[in-house]
Amino acid sequence: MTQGAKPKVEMTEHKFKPVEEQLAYVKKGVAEIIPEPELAAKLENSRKTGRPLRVYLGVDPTAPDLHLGHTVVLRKLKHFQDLGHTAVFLIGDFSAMIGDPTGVSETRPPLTREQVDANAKTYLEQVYKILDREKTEVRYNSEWLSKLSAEEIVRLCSKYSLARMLEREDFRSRLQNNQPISVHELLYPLLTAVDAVNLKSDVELGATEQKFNLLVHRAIQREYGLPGQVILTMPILVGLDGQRKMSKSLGNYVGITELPSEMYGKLMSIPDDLMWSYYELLTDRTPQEITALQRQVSGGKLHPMEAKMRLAEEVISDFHGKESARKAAEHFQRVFRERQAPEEAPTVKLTKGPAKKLTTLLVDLKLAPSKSEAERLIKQKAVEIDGVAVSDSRKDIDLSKPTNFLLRAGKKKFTRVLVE
RNA sequence: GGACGGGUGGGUGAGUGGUUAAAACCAGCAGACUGUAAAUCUGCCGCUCCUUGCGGGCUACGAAGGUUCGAAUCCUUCCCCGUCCA
Repeated sequence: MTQGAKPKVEMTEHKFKPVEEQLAYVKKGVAEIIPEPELAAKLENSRKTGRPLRVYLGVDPTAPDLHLGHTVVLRKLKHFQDLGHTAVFLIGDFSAMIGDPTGVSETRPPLTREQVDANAKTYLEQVYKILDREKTEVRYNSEWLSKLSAEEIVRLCSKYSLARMLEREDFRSRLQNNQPISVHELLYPLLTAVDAVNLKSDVELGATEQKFNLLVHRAIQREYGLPGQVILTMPILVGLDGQRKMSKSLGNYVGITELPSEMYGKLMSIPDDLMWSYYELLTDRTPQEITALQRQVSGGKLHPMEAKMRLAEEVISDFHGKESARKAAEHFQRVFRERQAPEEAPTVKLTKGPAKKLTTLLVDLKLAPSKSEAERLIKQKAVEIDGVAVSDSRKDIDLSKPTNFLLRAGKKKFTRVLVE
């Protein structure tokens, strides 16, 4: 970052693609760019000076696993990386302990340091499935936030007003509904603004629900004498239910570390209409390609299921490779469309022993959470042994001699049992 | 600090002494249907035991005590949340 690198200017003139081209690439799928002309100007300037833009994405490690919803914005960061800009992945190890109030209708218990550290660790590995490990600048916001003095915090707070803070939807609605708002929650956008100040970011990415926070960051940067970052928001990925946003707590998510066959099943279960937004936000297909596909389906030339299968395969390829994705497709075809037993079901080996109640066995094999639930499943004809439904909920399973059978509980759960 | 209102199952929310493991709705699960879904229909939806029965036991309505043959429901104390006043 030396400033006297004058000769370099001409050398790097072609390091970056033309601004128009970059803009087109970066704009795919975005919800909003605020303010858009400023982004063009920053790109222009970077091309002239050969200085890459600093683009950052902050994520609070609040859960141990990332899901497809997180990847929407990560993919966008990757796009900037592809164009030669600096991708900064910020782990909000400090801010996670405050808890982002965005979209939350009640105060959540803050995470402990231990939880945050453990989550941060698993996050990074997962993030590198998308970002280029070599080119990513990873930072932790505890680096500067844990050092803030009370004086600095007071100064920071003086830069923003309560009225403006209360503009945000989640605060207002909580206020209206007599729900508590803790004071530390007001601090969240201000403290994360310190990240933006420290990183001297040119662009910050986030989901649309982050708009408020990102705008505060921009405002605070300017209060601290910086140019003010451009904000680029991505749409929220709708979850598998087709209704609410994808989130772990709602259970309507696809985790990026899940097995290919599970991802496949989940992706196939989305409502047909939803697949277009998935195509847009989770694949590298161009808008033109997507519209073309859409036309083929609505014109009856392509079966919606077929289009969805392609989608599932493409998404899975990103995380597990083409080969695994293809296998997942075959597995799905076999198990769900032809209702056959899977080729490879997880196998559990048991040692010979006295006979066991089927209900107990189901619980032991984690095919049912409790014996009551197991009994229910049997009564509902959801349990099969080697393809034959069991109707007797008191059935004993003979484990005294070596056998081998396939146990099924419900549509999706299979386990092959080997007794030796 | 004071006055008032409130804390019920994964969620919303009814229930003010007993057929209440707790209405209703949502979510979830299973079966049927189907192209995977969605929609729809049917059933289930605390745990556990067995003799599988409108069966027995246990746990549960913020926490702890108490009254009572019996409490989510009454009393006491405590904790937590909100509103208004200061």
